[in-house]
Amino acid sequence: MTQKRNYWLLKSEPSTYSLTDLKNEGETPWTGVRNYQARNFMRDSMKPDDSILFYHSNTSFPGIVGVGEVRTLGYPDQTQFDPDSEYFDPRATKKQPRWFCVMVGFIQTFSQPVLLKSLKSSTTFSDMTLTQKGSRLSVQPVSAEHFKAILKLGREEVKKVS
DNA sequence: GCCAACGTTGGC
DNA sequence: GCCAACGTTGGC
Repeated sequence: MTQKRNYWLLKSEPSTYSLTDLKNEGETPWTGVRNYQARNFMRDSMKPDDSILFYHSNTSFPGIVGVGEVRTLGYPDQTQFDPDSEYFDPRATKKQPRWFCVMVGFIQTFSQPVLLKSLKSSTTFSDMTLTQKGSRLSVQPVSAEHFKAILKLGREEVKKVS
């Protein structure tokens, strides 16, 4: 059975790791996620060629700033085994890893960010996980419809103020 | 297994 | 910096 491409949204604080950082590096292992629901998505559902919306949280203008892609299946997050890492988890063993990550690649930066404020003000996105009150899941699925609509918004020409 | 206490997320 | 919402921990 051929699997359909999935769409995801990843949150990151730009002061910690921004889309520009990803652009400069080309790709990065999405480590440090310590939430079971988010882990399950990476471990069980993400696959190469899935598309990613890159979201900047905890910043002056929270919003989706660009696009990435999933480059690998889920695999154990190595930071859980590293006592020097802030993400070290003493309960994890190599035989029974507790946390997983995927490799994430850079695709593009939007010509204009799609701000959370805009998404919240549009009925099109009222059923999106991101716009729900109190939603703080850092790895979340996105519908194909929402993904396409956001691409369109992000790729719009920036209107000139004349 | 319940649930209070605690720690974290993230918008504002 | 505040604090509401949420997730996790651990005593019982």
